[in-house]
Amino acid sequence: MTAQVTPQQETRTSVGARRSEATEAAVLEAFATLLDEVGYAAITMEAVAKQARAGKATLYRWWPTKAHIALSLISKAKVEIAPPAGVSLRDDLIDYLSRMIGLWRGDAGLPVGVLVRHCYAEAWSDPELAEALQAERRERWTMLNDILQAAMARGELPTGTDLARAKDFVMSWPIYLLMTDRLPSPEEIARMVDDTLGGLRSGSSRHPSRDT
Amino acid sequence: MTAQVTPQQETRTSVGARRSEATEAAVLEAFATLLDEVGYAAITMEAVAKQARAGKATLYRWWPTKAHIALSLISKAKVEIAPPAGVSLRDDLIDYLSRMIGLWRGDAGLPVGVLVRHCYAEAWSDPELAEALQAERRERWTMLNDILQAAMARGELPTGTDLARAKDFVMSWPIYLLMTDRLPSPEEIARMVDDTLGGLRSGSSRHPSRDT
Amino acid sequence: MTAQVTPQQETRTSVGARRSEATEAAVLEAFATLLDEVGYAAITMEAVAKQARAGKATLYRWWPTKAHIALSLISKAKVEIAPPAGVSLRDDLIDYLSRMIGLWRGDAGLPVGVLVRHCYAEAWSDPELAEALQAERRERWTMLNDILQAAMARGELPTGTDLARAKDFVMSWPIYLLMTDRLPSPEEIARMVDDTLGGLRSGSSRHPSRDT
Amino acid sequence: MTAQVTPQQETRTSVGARRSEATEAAVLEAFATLLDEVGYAAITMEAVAKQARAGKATLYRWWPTKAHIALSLISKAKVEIAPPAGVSLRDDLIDYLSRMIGLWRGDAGLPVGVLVRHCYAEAWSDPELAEALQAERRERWTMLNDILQAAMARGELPTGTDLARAKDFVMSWPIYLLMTDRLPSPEEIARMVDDTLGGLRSGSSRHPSRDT
DNA sequence: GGATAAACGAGACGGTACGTCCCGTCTTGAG
DNA sequence: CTCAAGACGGGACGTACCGTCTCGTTTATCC
Repeated sequence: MTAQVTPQQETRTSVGARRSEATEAAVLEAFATLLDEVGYAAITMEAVAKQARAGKATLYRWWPTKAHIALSLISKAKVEIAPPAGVSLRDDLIDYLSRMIGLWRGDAGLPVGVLVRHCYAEAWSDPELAEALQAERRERWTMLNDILQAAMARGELPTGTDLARAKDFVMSWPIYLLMTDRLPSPEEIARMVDDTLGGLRSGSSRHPSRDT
Repeated sequence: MTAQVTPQQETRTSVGARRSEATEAAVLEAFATLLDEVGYAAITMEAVAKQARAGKATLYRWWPTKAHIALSLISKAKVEIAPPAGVSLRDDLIDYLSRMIGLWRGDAGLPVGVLVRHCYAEAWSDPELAEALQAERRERWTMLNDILQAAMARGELPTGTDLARAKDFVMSWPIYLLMTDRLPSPEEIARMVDDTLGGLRSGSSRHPSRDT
Repeated sequence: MTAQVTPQQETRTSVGARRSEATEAAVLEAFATLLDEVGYAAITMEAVAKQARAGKATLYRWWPTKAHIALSLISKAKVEIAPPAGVSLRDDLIDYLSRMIGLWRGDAGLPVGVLVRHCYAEAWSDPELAEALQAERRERWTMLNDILQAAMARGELPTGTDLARAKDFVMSWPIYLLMTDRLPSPEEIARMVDDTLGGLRSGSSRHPSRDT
Repeated sequence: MTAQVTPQQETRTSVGARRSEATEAAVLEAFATLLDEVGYAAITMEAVAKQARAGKATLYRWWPTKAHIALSLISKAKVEIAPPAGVSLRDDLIDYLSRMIGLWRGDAGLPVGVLVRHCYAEAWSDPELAEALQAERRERWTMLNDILQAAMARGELPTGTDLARAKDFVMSWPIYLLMTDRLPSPEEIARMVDDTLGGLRSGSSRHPSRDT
């Protein structure tokens, strides 16, 4: 394949017995393009194949459903989150959640939150996907674990705090908002963290909020 | 409406130019049957029509998508939740959430939680459904509003607490658990309420929990 | 792809699967079976697909309407007509029309006449079918052209006779009878040819006939 | 509705409302309108009812299929044909066929030929319609019978000519042209009559004609 | 004048078939 | 051996009409 001018899409050729990385990249890019153009629900394997100039059989060989393609995109995107400063629990959580919610919102160019929630939904009827999703989640939340452990070491949290349970508690509100399509603004994130740290009785819930 | 009880397979006759309540009931029952037999994802409008002995056009006349049928079932099921005792905020919340989570789990015969989470998911790409779902949610959470308001009156919550925000905070963990397919047991509900009331720093997160 | 100077623009490096002849045969056979079992009007594309164990999309890929399937069957059936003897015009016409009417009646196992008349009817509102039907008719009547030309050469017809018009004249009575569901017996065919050759004033119309 | 033997209630003679002539007229007019707007094939009972502002049940009460409505329209239209002059067979036939073909073409405002040929087609699978159509045809061709009989009386046709057969012969070419959507112009009608009277060997087929 | 009953408009009903779309698999020929 | 292309059997989609029915109203006779 020499230089010829293919203005839109460069034709990829088969290389024989090896998996084509170019094809994988083309598929992920095609998925992202379609996500932007028609929305997750309207994406079909057929359209992804056509957009990526890939054969349908090739798609199915590497990804059993479109949710798995979405998960591949999520896995690629998660590296964008930077490590925390480690000063105070409140600051660390605000920083961590701000980055994650920014990623969800699409600050990195891809609305990862949309992919995440659809993966959750499809996992309800696909145990294999549920397992893959859990693995992804466990890996992604390693940093949250570090944050909480550091806070416990600094005495900001009682020793013996159940970290797994605390992680759930911290993530439950953001994920709830993701699921109800109301991702919070930066100020709302701060208040959310205050509520999480102090609980209902602390009084931080007195700020006005949008109605549900 | 006199006595006669023909409980099964009553032949519905064509009713003419007004909406047939018998058909509506047959459709909802058929949906519930199929939900039990094949699961939400595998339900098709075609199968619902067949199971209900109804025409597809009749289905589409009253429910634009299967999620709307699910929402009808949810609305019918919500009356099962009884009013709270009004003694203490903690008890009221535990009671309220226990009832709601029991309803979700299927204690009333129908796994309402499955319907709810799929409605959330389909609302992501269906604004009309999103609105209907929000109306349903607002109505269902009236009682939660009453609980919080009573607690505020009793002095258990700071005066001026943003109730809409507080409702979100209370519901976020249960809904997060619904979305991740891990509905809590009664004891877990109590601890969940303690965390919600006290926040992370209160120390109630020290109990062990399942890993995510 | 090395040689870039391909004058005929042969950039197709992948061709895809080819049309299945087995499926085409199965569809035509299914159509014939249903024609026999339920009649033309009651045939549906759905039933043809099911009978042929083919997908509906496959049917629509190759035949836009059921009339096109009928036309395919007609085209396959027409090869049954043998060439004429070439002795006298009257004998040739009787032979030709007898064969054609026999084909129409179903002597070859398939009631081609039923297919033909329905194709005519559907061509009234389908220009594309009308064109295909005309092409078929032109090809089928080649032999009639030969018969008339031979008769002209033998002096049985005036030189300069408009053959296209003569063909119409010869075929008009048989087709009229086909359209009114009264295909003639062999004896009636002979008298029909006599009328056609001699016209009303020749007196051959004096034989009794069925009422219309 | 006269006295029938009903043992219980002898004289219950309330007759209720009568058939509405306004409705019948509205239906026929609606059918003609739709014929002009969308063509015969696309006309549905539903659309006729709506266009006529009539209930579907009313339509079905008086006309079992749309072909029967078409037949009603044909019957109303046929009165337009005037009686023949009775001078010569050729002139009478030309006059008669010209009027009929003009009616078919739509000179009276309604393309009767379109209705006629669709009635023929639907009669292939509707014996009741076939019978009604034959009655209509018999009545309409009374005048053709008169023409032939007068010609026989004048000696233009051999005595003993089978009139029913002769009618078929005369009508076969016009109807064939109607069925192939090629209604003839006035000049073509004259040549058609000449062919019919003289037959193929008379030589009148030497004029050029459109190809089939 | 009141009762009665047929016919009416409107349109919901249980159905069937439509033609389209996509699924996941299989076939073909190129590289 | 893998690839792009795309035909295949299958099945659900949402729509359009079918012919039947019920609803409540409007006639038109008859008592």
